Amino acid sequence: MLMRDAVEPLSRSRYTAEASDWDHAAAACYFSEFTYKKGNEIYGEREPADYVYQIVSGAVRSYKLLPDGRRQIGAFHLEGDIFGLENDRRHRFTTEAIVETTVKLIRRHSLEALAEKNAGFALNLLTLTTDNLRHAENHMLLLGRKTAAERVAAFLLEMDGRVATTDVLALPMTRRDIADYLGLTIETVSRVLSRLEGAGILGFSGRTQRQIVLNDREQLRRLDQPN
Amino acid sequence: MLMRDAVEPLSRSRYTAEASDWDHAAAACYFSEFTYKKGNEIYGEREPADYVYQIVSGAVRSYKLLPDGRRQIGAFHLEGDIFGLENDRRHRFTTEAIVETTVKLIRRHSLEALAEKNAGFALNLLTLTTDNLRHAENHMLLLGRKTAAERVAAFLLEMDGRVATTDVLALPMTRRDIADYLGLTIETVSRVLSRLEGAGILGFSGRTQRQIVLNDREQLRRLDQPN
DNA sequence: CGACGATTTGACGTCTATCAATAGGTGTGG
DNA sequence: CCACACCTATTGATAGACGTCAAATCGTCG
Repeated sequence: MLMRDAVEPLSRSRYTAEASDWDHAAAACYFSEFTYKKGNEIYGEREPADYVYQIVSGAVRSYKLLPDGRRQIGAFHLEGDIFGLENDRRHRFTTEAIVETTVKLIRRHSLEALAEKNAGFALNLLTLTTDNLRHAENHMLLLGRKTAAERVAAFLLEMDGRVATTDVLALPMTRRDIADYLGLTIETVSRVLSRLEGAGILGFSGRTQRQIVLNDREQLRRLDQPN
Repeated sequence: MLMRDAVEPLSRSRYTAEASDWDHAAAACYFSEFTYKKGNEIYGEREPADYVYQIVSGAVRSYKLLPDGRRQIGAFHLEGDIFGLENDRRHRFTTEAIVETTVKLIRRHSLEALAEKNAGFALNLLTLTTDNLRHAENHMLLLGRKTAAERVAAFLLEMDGRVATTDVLALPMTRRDIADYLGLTIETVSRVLSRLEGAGILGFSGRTQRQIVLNDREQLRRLDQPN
């Protein structure tokens, strides 16, 4: 992995609430910025986890592969998200930029040093990890027990809550990414979306199929959490 | 949830390596022991997470339910395992004793106090959470992308590594538990096990179907990680 | 001993995957 | 700016893996 060594001027930021003193901490650390082109790998599974990343702009997928190429995306990371924090010598996922993506890099070493001296900061790292764990736990339920329609509905609602939303949901990822996140195929994802469109629950905006208008979030919620 | 308030005499223990100073820490905390009968709930999802648990003997399942009753077991906890640590006001799973199970209880409050004063201990909590996260991440891959045979093979290998093993793998859980852990039905689990038995890869010991002899772990590994 | 739960096994059904064809979008190079 | 290649997405036909329904066996426990 390449990275530039230009030091960024420090800047206040308005990222996740949990990371309230994150910026404060990061300010005390050496960090730089780097931009990845669409499709480029940020780090690979089992590579040394020397850096932690925070997305300035763009989107990232993190995934595992089986030897025969089947892929499971564990999470999407969007603007403001922190990823790559492993509390482990090596990364457990491969991550790639879904679109052109700029990240801030923080030396893992710096965080650890801070955590050892500052118990409050260590708890902060714990909170980040707990957030990831909660997400993974919910996703296990989705992958193990939900139907295709329920998965897609859950995905749309998740993204609706996370993407800086005007009135259209602008998805950065392809149908393949969505399918590999939901444990489905692209065809199934496409079919479910078409049916939802047919039912008037959502509509497509513009000529691309990645701009989605959610007309009936209540119905989506009912789909996601069946009785 | 009921619990006795009898204070246990402190005792050295030989539990997980990650928890090396766990016992040390626990010794500094108020804690007691309690025994749950087979099938009894230890805590429910969304209940206040006031205690953390360590299994002295027995086995526990922790799961989520969908409103219509579909169940996803996120993890099994065996002797020595610590569970119920949420870093969160409320539990995110329901847990039940699979067989008669004795646990040590530690007040969450005690751990937090310790973590605030002692950065090393906070990192220790982080390690526990990271272990859970790693497991959940691997399980997402299993649930999202593996076939029934691969899931069962992975399950057997996981338990083989975790159950205090003589030469037979004595499973505490039912086929239903296994199925709900693997995102399958009991019938599918049963069929896969039968096929593995037919292929000579495993055998059943005694009259119960929960004592399994793994004759060919290498083959199981190939099943789990296909080329 | 009898009832109930756990497990296995078979027959059949269905949801999602696979295979395949088409169309649309994007980017590149002449 | 158009032609071409390639990627993305949709849609239909078909297949297959796993689920559902059902019955029988076996073990456990009151």
